[in-house]
Amino acid sequence: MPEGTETAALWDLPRAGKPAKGKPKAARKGQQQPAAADPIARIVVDVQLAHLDRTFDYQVPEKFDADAVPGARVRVRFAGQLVDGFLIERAGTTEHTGRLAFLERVTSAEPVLGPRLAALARTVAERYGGTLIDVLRLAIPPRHAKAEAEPPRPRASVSVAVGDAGWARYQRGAAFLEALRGNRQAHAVWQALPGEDWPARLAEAAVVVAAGGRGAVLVVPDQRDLARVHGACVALAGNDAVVALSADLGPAERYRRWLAVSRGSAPIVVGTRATMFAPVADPGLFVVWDDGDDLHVDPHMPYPQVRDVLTLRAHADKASLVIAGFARTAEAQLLVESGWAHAVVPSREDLRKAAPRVTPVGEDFDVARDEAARVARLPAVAFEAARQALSAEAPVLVQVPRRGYVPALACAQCRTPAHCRRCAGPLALSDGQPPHCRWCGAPEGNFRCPSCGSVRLRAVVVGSKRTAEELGRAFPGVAVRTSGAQEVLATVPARPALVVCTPGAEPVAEDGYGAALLLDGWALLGRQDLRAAEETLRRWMAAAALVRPSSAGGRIVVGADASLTAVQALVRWDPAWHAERELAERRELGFPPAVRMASLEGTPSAVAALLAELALPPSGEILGPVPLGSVDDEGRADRERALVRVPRSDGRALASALAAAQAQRVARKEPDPVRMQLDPLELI
DNA sequence: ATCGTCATTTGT
DNA sequence: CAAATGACGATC
Repeated sequence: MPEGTETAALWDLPRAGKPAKGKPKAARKGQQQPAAADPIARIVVDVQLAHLDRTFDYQVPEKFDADAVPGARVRVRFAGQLVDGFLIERAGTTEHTGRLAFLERVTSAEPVLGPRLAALARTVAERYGGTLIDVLRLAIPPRHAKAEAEPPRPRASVSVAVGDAGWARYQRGAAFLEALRGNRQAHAVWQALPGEDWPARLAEAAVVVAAGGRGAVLVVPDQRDLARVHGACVALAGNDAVVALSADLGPAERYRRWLAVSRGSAPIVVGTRATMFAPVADPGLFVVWDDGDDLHVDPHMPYPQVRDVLTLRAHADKASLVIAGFARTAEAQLLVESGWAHAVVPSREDLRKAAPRVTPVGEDFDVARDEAARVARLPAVAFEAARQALSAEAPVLVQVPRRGYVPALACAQCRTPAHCRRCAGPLALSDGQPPHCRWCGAPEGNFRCPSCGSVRLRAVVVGSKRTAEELGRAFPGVAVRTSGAQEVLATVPARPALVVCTPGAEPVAEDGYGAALLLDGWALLGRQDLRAAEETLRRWMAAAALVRPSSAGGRIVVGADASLTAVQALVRWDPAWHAERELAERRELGFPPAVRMASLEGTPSAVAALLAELALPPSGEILGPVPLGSVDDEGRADRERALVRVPRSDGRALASALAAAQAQRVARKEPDPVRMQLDPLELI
């Protein structure tokens, strides 16, 4: 027996019952040999602290030399604790002057954080003023050892010919598909025709790109859309070439599929928002369907938005991008107006053929004569449209508002939402005080409506809901189905039925709906939100696109005044026109996407401290802070919110200034966190 | 959490 | 004036 071993064993003996720490560690340390080549590993550590958002150098022990590859998950001792991390790169030298610790272990040699994903995560972190590790938590699913150990899926390729027919109905549609086929970069804002089989069109685009040897990433808002797009892709490309990713798969299956993408087994990836980071090999196409849907914003720090992230990726990877939907967001409009993207839109003639007929019904409608319909306060036109559709053996879609909208102030005469004169934020009423701005807090003593000149304000009362039962009574003997938060239906058969649903939960009807009653206009438009009009039109169009064309009797009855811009856009089916107006208005008022805004939320002292710390570019402007929630006698609240805005050209400067200010606060261990979000969807 | 640094207090 | 204590900040 070698003497050294004997000695060590005796030496360890008295400590056998205790955890192996202290002296034995020192002895082990002496035995650790660094790897011969590139003995340094740069590691991002998984800690929440913003000021530690950089790499730390460690030594790679000889025994981990083979496993310690870039992208591997590791475990390291960091400030006395064992923490997880990712190995970013191996290097020969270090800048660090102190002693370097060794890697504790390599959790997995699977290179889950490849150079492309690492660069993307860094870019996204910088875009939102967040940290790399926060983005990585969203981008890389938790490891599942068993799934990782399974033999990899065979590499699938796609070799199917796809025609241009489906896209030829759109201006620049065929050209767009040809560009994809020729592996040329193309950026499109696609407005789908009502009734369009849009999952099939998106699948065609993906398959064309995959057949050219590059990858495609398609992101949709929810499970139902995912199922449709996945089905369409599988139908064209076959099961092996397509991977569907979503958060509710369960850890093993989720990681298994994500690994299949990461290992390059399948060229086409479809999924919900986390899929925006899917590390598909050599990506040639990124697609987002219905980019205005708020599901496209990840609710975790730093709150990345799918359209924005895919735009960054398309840029970095020289890939094509499709921003698609029935409607158009102001952000998409900005990409069109700046020339970065082409609008791929139907001709007026095709639109006329495909769109249903839209009838607006304002406040002073004729209530249906029918007794039960009168009880439900159903307009006569709506009653008639539904009755006709039902007698044509078709289902009828009824869109009703969701509960819980925030009351807003609007002009008492024309219902235009009331805006602050100083910063154009929404006006609100809290008990006893004169109307004031929810953003900058400025009181509004003598309101005068810019549209009609009225000086009276009224609270828009929202939140009630017509029940399915009430409608059912108006149409005795007709089946009533509901689809909403509780249970979302994917499809309904081509039979007479009333399908009552909340926005976003509309089932697809087999042969299209005969009619749709959009009864939630007052609730949607009355919302105290910058995006109320855009959002309303988006939801209306999503529902109306499921209705048969007017030539087949399709009717829409929308419960809102015909003079409203959103209603006109629906009647004319012109979302581009609406987006143009919307963007122009936001330019005028200084709202995103014309500017870049950040919201800062926290205790009054924390928000004040962060603002004091903030090295804003000279163009920067601070609105507020204003109290959030309930206010005491002296106008103080537990939480406040401030908005910061800069011109778009200073967006990076804003994000980095915010990140720096946050990092300083965290480094000083200031207790109250400030929630920070860039270009938040809700600017209430 | 833990370690090192630096300033301050304490003991001679 | 050295040693002990404690606050603070970086964390490889």
